[in-house]
Amino acid sequence: MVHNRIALFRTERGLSRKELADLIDLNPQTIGFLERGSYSPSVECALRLANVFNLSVDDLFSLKPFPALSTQLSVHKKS
Amino acid sequence: MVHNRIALFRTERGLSRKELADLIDLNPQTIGFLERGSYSPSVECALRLANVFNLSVDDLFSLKPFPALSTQLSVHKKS
DNA sequence: ATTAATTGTTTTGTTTAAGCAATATTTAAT
DNA sequence: ATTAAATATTGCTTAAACAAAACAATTAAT
Repeated sequence: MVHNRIALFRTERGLSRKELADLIDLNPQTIGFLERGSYSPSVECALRLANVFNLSVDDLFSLKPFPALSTQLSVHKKS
Repeated sequence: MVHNRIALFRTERGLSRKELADLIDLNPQTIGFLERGSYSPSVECALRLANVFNLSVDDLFSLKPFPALSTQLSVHKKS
């Protein structure tokens, strides 16, 4: 199983699935399936998604669950 | 079409397809198909491959062709 | 308040492509 | 030439991706 933060970054940017889908030439339904983890996209798909968010694929997809973003804010940082 | 440098990094490490396949629980034939670009792997596959090479997915896969590694050596670097 | 109209999400087929297993072919070494 | 190792091909199974339709939820307008 592969984890992702598509829904997080999509909503953060105020995009609907359709809007996001149009940006990267993908089906809005497919985005739905991805967001609820029904399947793991092709790396091509993943690259297009990461591009549109200006992220690396590794920031968007992971084999291990992502920590909550709130724990990554400055008050929690070690260094 | 998605480009990758699997063959490059695999041979650089002196691994056969079978050896690489065993490391990440994948079919050697599948690696063959990936190396000659017959298809684009799932992002799960891509993450496992990147892990074994200690690379990011973006260093291993790209929507645009990769520049020859020889052009990235220090003598060519700008900064 | 009810109905329409619009927008967003989910479900259900169907098609296409990824991945596997087995086999064939090539390459390398003796 | 023969064997072994590496790579390529073929056929099949499963999962990704799409298209169409169903299902909310919101807003508009009467």
